[in-house]
Amino acid sequence: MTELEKGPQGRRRGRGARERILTASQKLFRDQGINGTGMDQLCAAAEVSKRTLYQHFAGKDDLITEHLHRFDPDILPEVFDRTDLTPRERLLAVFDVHAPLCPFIQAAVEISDPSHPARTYARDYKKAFATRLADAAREAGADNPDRLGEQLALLLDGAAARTRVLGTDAFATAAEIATALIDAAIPATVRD
Amino acid sequence: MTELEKGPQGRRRGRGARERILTASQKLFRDQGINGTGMDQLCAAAEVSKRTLYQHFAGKDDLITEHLHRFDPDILPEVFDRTDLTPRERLLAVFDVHAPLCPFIQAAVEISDPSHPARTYARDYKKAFATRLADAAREAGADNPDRLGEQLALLLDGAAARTRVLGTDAFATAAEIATALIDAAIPATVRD
DNA sequence: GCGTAAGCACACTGAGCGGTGTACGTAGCA
DNA sequence: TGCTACGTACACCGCTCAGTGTGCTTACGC
Repeated sequence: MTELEKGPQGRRRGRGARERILTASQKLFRDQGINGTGMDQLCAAAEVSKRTLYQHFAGKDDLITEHLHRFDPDILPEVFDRTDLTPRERLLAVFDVHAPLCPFIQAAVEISDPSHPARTYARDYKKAFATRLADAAREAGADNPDRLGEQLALLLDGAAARTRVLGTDAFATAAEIATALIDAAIPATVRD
Repeated sequence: MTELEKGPQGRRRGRGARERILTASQKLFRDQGINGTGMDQLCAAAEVSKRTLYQHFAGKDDLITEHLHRFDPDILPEVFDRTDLTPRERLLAVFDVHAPLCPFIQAAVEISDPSHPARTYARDYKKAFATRLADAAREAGADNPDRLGEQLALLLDGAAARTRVLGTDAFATAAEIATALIDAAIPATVRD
């Protein structure tokens, strides 16, 4: 029986376990929560044996942290590196690229220990994101770009939290406010 | 041994168990999370026997829901019923009365099942709160008060979420944006 | 072709969880 | 004084969880 890659129901999926684990954790952590997802269930979803999982990750805490690191390349550059948009459009485009529940907020709420590596990383990421927004705001010619960056970051977090609680998308409202703030912060003479 | 009310370390605190349980749950759920707080620990903190707890609450789910209900009288009227403030001031005063981590957002994140009573209640509460804000906005003479209410609600949720993640208060930033939105929505002629 | 590294299967442990059963103590009211 | 409602003490159950031990199988590089 040499057949590998048996597909969904048959076990024995073979190499690339780490990737499958992180992919599965993205879905499960989002849908069921971090604490609500057991390692057994995660192994089943990733079609990976438990032993393999613990050879790739020191423990669940480690997995959570790596899980968060994963959003790094996904979210940050996707918008900010787009050269086909004007700086102002770039600031607004961020509101279209959103996760239904921001994984960093989720981690911050689900993990009570503030010194947990995942909490630390979430904090650093959020700061870095606000800085990126501020850079884009500066590029767009906003006066007080740091303030605008912080404001837009708050709007994004608000939309994520509110979407979670209400069950309906709140990013449109956030984008509306963002537009008003951006237009107020960018002098008409600089606007492109 | 007739001594009741022995104090912190001695057991046997006597009547008023329900109240003590809910008070303890407010602190523990906030500090350690809902899932991170065990019933045994909660009983110890409330100085209540486990048996008593389960005579007051059908189970942890019930306790969580009652825990949320508790914020009803605390948060909702405190600001909206103040007659010493102008309608505009009332809208802004909401940003001063904030919990470090909004318990409704916390419940929505920690409980994955969207049909859980606590989730339902959290959703209803958030809607009611936005409606209250809209009413106040209407009273203040805002055009499109429903929109302003929703916007302010989003700002509050954003500040709560961001405060949790960053560990530093974000309500000042939210209030700043709120001021701008309010002043833009209320015609100068109506302003008091 | 063979060694090695990666992965698999599965049983298992110890701890903590939510929740219960039982018997006892005590305060307040009639 | 004696009944009743509220609270206590503590052992206990079944379950789930994170994590481990052991032995086997498979794919890939030399």
